[in-house]
Amino acid sequence: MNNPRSRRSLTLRDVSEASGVSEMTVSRVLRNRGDVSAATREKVLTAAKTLGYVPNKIAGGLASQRVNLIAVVIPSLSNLVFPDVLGGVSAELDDTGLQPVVGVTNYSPAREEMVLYDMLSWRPSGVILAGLEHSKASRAMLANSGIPVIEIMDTDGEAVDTIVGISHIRAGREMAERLLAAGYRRIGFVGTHMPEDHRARKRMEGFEQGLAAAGVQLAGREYYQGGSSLLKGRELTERILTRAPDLDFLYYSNDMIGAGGLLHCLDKGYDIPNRLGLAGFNGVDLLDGLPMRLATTDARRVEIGRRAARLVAGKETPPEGRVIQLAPTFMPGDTIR
Amino acid sequence: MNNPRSRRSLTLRDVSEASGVSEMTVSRVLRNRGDVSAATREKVLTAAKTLGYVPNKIAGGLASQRVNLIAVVIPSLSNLVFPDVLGGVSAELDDTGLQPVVGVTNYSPAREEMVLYDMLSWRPSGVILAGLEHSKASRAMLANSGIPVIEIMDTDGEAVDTIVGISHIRAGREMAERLLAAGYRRIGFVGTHMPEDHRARKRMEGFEQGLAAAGVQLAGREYYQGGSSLLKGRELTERILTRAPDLDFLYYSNDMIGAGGLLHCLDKGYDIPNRLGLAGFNGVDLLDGLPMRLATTDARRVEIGRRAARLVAGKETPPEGRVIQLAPTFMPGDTIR
DNA sequence: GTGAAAGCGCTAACAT
DNA sequence: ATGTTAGCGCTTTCAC
Repeated sequence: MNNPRSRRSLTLRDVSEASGVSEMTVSRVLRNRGDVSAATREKVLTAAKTLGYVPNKIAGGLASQRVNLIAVVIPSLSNLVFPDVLGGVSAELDDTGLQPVVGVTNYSPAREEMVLYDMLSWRPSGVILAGLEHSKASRAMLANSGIPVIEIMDTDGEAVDTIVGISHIRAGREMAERLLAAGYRRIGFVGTHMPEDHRARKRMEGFEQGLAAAGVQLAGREYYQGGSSLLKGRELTERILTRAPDLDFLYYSNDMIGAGGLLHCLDKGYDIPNRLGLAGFNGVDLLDGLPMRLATTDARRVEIGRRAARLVAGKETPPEGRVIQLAPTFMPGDTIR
Repeated sequence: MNNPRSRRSLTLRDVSEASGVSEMTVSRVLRNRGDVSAATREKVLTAAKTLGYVPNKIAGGLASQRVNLIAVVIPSLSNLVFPDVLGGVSAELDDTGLQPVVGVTNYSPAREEMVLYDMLSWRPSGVILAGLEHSKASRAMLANSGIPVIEIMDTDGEAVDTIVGISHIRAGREMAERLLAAGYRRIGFVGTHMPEDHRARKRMEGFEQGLAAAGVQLAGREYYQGGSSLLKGRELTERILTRAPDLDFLYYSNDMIGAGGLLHCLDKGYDIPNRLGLAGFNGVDLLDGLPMRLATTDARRVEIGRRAARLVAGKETPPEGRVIQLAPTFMPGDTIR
């Protein structure tokens, strides 16, 4: 096979000449637009296939002023939660002719701004992006873009256009209420130390509010940086329990470190959930199969992706107030008594 | 804020008029191309920023016949391994002005064909795609595309252009040799039943070859469908050990089900690694922190992504033979004696 | 049912 | 250092 880097790509004109049909009609056939006789249709299709013609969407997009792309902007791919959201988006976009294009920000507003600028320069038909906190420039770009903008995951804040998500403040508060009702009183929190992870921050705030309403204060905190893993969960748990051995509950900012904590506690022989209760956040089912099921809150990831896609595709119209609020769902597991 | 869906987007011409500078010079400033005086530069930048101008890459791409996109085509995002590959690609592309665009095939050749067609219609500067098995039409498209095509993950097969990966046959064979050397003889295999997961298939083939070379045959097999989770690992392990209680080793097609198997065996009180040895594949560190570390093979995911990106970006030239073969790395863990 | 002409918003190439 | 012209490969629009 000869080096492919030489040839120039084929154009509509090539197909037109090979089939003896005008460029315009070729274009119609290839897009299934307008009436074309079965005979010419056949000729065109054959010619296109024989030559190996691949349409040029750059030219098509410029001419039609429409591009079938949806920009999806998320903080991370290694987080386990975003692939789920993407799955929902992708499933719902499948029959619309729209295609998701993913950009990753690494939780950096500056990077988000760059990614948005870059994506908007392709003139997509819509934007789905995680979170409500954006730089001023990012908000301006989005507001000026003239396309639907769906902010997802989080409902605690101001919309640019339309929001689909859950209230993380509420998720945190409800978890606090659950564990207080179960009689736990010496509560610790283990979470990520990322000022830019606003959802984790809001859960923590809601959690503290919930405790405060019952006159309870956090009795311990442990923060970490970087990604989440079972190992990190173990280390943090060991540390917080060393510093505050009388804790009777640990609330983790996600299931992965929560599961690590659970393993550590089982190793050390803690009586769970009686001596010590545990809970995480997200509701990832990858981790079902651990010795106990960690209590958690389902963040409704797939459904958030689906609804956002439906909105951006125009399958569904935004409600009054432009906020679709889903309910975070408590999943008891075995680690709360 | 008024509904943004009305306004038409700004053009170079708008910036030109607002700044009193020709479109061409505006274009030069915005792309940092050619000499522009500091004064006009300033004027243009101010005007662009004030107006909120976002360049139109559709038009730019058509005019320049160059697009700074790299198509990255992978089977799945929920597999844990592909985010790592993407991380490598993305890191290495960061300073090149090239941007990865991800397409997902769900292990379906038909879908791969559609995704490729779609991506190629954007005339990207290069393609990185997982695996060597493609439909005839896909291979033709790639060969005709005129751009660099890097096939990744797997080196056991024919290249379209250039390959970066490991030999999964070798990975399987080496694992067989390790465990035979450790004295295991009653070997079982637990794997996915996806005819289209060619890499898993090749590992299994290499594994059986390695066993056969010592006159050993697989003493049990268990297949599953769908995604991998700890729970599925437990179930499969229970099943295979019920049917063949005398097995002394289990080789899993990935770390996630392997870890589930490990948990099951620990629950049941198996003496690991003496009575029963276990190994997985991939080398994911998310699972460090389990009671024992599962033996596995590091598939060199991040490095594969990096090298592929270097090739496609022209930072590195393909070797003679056009195959970059990395060595799968055995990681002993605690589950092989 | 089919075709011809104009133009989408940029940049390459060539002035000046 | 800046401007002018032509044209990238399609689709829109209008004509037949």
